[in-house]
Amino acid sequence: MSRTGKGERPTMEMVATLAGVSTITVSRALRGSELVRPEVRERIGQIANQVGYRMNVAARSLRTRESRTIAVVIDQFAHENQSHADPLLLVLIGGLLETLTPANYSTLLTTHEHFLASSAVGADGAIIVGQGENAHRLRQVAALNLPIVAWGEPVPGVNVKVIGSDNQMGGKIAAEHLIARGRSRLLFLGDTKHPEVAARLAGFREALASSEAMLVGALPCPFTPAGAADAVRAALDEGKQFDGIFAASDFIAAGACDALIERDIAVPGAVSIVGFDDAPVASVHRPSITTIRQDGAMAGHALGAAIVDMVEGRPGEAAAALPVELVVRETS
Amino acid sequence: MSRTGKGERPTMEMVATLAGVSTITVSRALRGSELVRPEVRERIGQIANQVGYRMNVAARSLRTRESRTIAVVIDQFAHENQSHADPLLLVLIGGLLETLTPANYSTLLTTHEHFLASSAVGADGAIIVGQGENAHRLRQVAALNLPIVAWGEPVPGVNVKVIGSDNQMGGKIAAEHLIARGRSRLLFLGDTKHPEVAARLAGFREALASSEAMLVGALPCPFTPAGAADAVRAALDEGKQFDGIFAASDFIAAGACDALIERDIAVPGAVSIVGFDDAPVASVHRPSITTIRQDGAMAGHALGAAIVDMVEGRPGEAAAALPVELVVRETS
DNA sequence: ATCCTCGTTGATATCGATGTCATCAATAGG
DNA sequence: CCTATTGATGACATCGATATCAACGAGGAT
Repeated sequence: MSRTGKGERPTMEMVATLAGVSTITVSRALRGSELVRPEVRERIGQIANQVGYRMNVAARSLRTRESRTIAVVIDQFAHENQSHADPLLLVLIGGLLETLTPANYSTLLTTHEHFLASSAVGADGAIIVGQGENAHRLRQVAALNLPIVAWGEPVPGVNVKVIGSDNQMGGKIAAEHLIARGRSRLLFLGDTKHPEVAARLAGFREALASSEAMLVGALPCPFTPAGAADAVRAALDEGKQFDGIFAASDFIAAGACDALIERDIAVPGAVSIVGFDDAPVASVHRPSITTIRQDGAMAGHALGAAIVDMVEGRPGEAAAALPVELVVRETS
Repeated sequence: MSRTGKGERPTMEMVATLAGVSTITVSRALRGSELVRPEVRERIGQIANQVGYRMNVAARSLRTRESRTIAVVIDQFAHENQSHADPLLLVLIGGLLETLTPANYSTLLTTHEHFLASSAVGADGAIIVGQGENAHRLRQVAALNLPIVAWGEPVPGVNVKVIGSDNQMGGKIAAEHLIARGRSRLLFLGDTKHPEVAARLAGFREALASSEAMLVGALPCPFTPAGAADAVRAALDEGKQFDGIFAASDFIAAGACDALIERDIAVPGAVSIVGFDDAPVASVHRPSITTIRQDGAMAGHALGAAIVDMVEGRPGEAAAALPVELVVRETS
């Protein structure tokens, strides 16, 4: 573990000298090549360890023309409001690491702007997360001529592989659940400028079409409890009648629920609520929130596997929509 | 934006040929060097853009002997339970990106194991997050002879710069607040094997020492609502008497609160509760949770600034303890 | 005219690892 | 005994950008 010389970081050449072999033999030995005699391989490994040799990644990347790095491009890090940071993202990144690391890829975290601006990013592929409402950003990155996988909902006209939760199915399940609970006048809360939210609403509508229940409104609202509460209050003030709410996220569901209770409308007595995500809030909120669960870890694994396949030129699975799951709690 | 040749990625040499200059001039021009005439600089820039030139990071890193990359080493990604992922981490990473990116550093995300195992990580410095209870991990990384900054609580005997929230002060503030609310028999909930938790308890104790109030127990418990609820139930079953709780995290506070309410003990009527973090749960929980706020974005900025200073050989600020803040809500 | 300086540009070596091909010894086959 | 083959190792060139130092022309001073 200790260094030999002064501040100099050991190179293969130094190891080679110490071992009395050539650098190329060291290179082969450290990669476990069959071309090097096992004893020699062993000895070189020990020496490398002793002097604390660590490979110079830049040199190898330059020679092999691959960085073994995947860029994870995040649109906005929504840190403006620490209270409403999306935990799914964190779990997703965790899943990603769990897939990329064993496949011998490093994970580079960047923002969209930096990724485009800085030519100084030499990733073998990129994963785009949180494209949000701006499809054009996806288009910009796609123009980079790099293997790319995006998280979210497929964007028409952009030829990029997209993996996402089955939002439409989620909407359908939510509708069916509310209908099964005997609800018939339903309200949707969420900003449909986000393709994912739009898909949830589409699935929701679809399921309603073949039922007695009706959609009495689709209110745009931000992804915060406060915004959702405002929207619900406004709806109530307008005299809108409804007995069920499907919210595009658990934060929205929480805010909506609070607004109803504040007006002495019982949940789930008078109104049932279904959220989306299964974020921590959903289980901690009182009443706890029935929700459509997205599996962040699974998402990370799927994205990781897909980008690795693509980078290494394998066909890769086609499955693009990840299953979602109804979690029944107290609001329904 | 479009490529010239076939699948070949353009190099400086190609740009140089097109511009009728030498590669070194292109290198200088793209870096905005004063040595190149402004008109020439301009023209080279345009040509580079036209052919879609992007710098080969590996080549530059090799030559300059710096990767302009900071590794962010995460201990465990706590994805086992999506419902309790720590959002502070996400916000912290966001803040980090906001500091490192403008300083022209890329952010490499790795796990502790991978960082140590894979010699294939060529970062200029590392930020250790979530060392948790294992100080020896910090020691291992420290042995790497690399600029390092850690997030958390200083570990005795490890010579690594540590930046963290002022946990001790947080504990002190929590105690003072509970005392101000007239509470005198206080319970602490949290696993003191985590240095940060231990520091919170230490500050809590310290403040109690100069008051009438007393600590009636310090119960170890995991960072989940369920675990905290169990701990509180057990305490109640034992007949433990208390009128105030200081929890090491908001999740713990939430679980404790739920357990009390379940036994018809009024919060904050009979027992006041103070949490830690100001996680989303704190504001969404009913009753909403009084807490000691850690500022994740600020943490990220501080860590980023510190590691950049260290990597670039600047002295760097000494300030290691970030201010925390009392946020009063309904549980107290 | 000669020398010097300044501003601008280029030739060359270099960073560290690896692909390619050459080398050389030992062994097998005839 | 000689040649073909296999196994193990090395010499050299190479990846693309940049540091270093040399070169060169224009203009000013002597």
